[in-house]
Amino acid sequence: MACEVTGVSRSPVREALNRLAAEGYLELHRRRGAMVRRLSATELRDLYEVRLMVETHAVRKICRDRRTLPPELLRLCEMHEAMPAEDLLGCVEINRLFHQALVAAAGNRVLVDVFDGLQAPLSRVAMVSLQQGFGKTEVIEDEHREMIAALSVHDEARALAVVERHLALMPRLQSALSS
Amino acid sequence: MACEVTGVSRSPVREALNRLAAEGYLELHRRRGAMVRRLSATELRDLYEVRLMVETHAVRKICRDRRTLPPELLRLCEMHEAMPAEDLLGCVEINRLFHQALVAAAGNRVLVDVFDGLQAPLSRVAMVSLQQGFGKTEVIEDEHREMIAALSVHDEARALAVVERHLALMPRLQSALSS
DNA sequence: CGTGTACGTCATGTATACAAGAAAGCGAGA
DNA sequence: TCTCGCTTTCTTGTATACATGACGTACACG
Repeated sequence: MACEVTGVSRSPVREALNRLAAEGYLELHRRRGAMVRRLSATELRDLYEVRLMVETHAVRKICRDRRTLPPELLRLCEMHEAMPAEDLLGCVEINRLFHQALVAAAGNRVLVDVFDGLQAPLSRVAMVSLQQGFGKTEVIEDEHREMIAALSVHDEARALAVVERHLALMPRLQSALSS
Repeated sequence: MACEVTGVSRSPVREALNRLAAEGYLELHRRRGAMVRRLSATELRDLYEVRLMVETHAVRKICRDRRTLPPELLRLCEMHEAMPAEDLLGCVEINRLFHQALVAAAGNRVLVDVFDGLQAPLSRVAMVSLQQGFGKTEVIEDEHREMIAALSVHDEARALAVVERHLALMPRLQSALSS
């Protein structure tokens, strides 16, 4: 059990495990302990479908309401540019922050919460995705730039195309994970 | 504190409070205790916007993929019909289950989870809504029937119209809550 | 030999004790 | 009188002890 390993007592371990499970990182099986959550192909597809729905909604709203983009988006792009391509963890994090900022730009707090809720189970997948070479970091950066360009002029169609293309690496991911 | 009132010790109270907060029923303020979560007009609007997005997505998917409706939907309508109009709690629950089954019919587990996550903060609002006479229970039942009718023949446009009409009582709700 | 029951062990939930940190109240000095 | 600092208390996190319930195993009986 985790208590013996960490030296910390059961109470905080319990709480931590519950929190991690609530955030979607772990699965708690009654009387079997905790396992890191494994995603089935179906769950993965569902997650990306919902994520596409969320980002689509955000992009639509930004364009419809003529929202001004927050400066973070551009700043994140520049950070991405300045980042060495080998820094996978850094790229994943920048990518996450970019999409989060994008959703946040829609001005709906609940939407951001929903989006954040999807991130936990997807976090490891993102690493695998990049490691496998899908969605190379330069490609991601380019798509982010194009997204900003489209949103800046409120070109909904183009922005939606970028979203779909960006998240379209899913099928490839699925086949990669099943191997 | 809650321990003295209930006679139960701090550990389970802590856990219960954390769970309720995670589910969106409570707000835990550091060193101030727990308060039942109050929704601002903005939060309410955001919640309904996301809910509309979710149900819209579900309806679209059901129609596009020519999904067969689960029998629960019809069964819930019949239960609603058999229910006395005074039973507000019952009506609210049936309504909730109907919409949940609707979202579930889209066949995306994550989407259902997201939808469920919206329910907790909205639960009290639903009561208030019905108490105030908006969305009379018969109207709700009629709209549910129309929804089923539209979905049965995969009439996306009509189903979407019902969704939007059904959730359009939001502005009225907002003004009612601010008073 | 198979099945049922009983016992033992482990997981889980709960209570209580302990420690540390923070906020508020009180007193003293300027 | 105002401010600064000290003390006290309360909240919160953590550790440990205790009780209960479940599961597995072993033994006995049919």
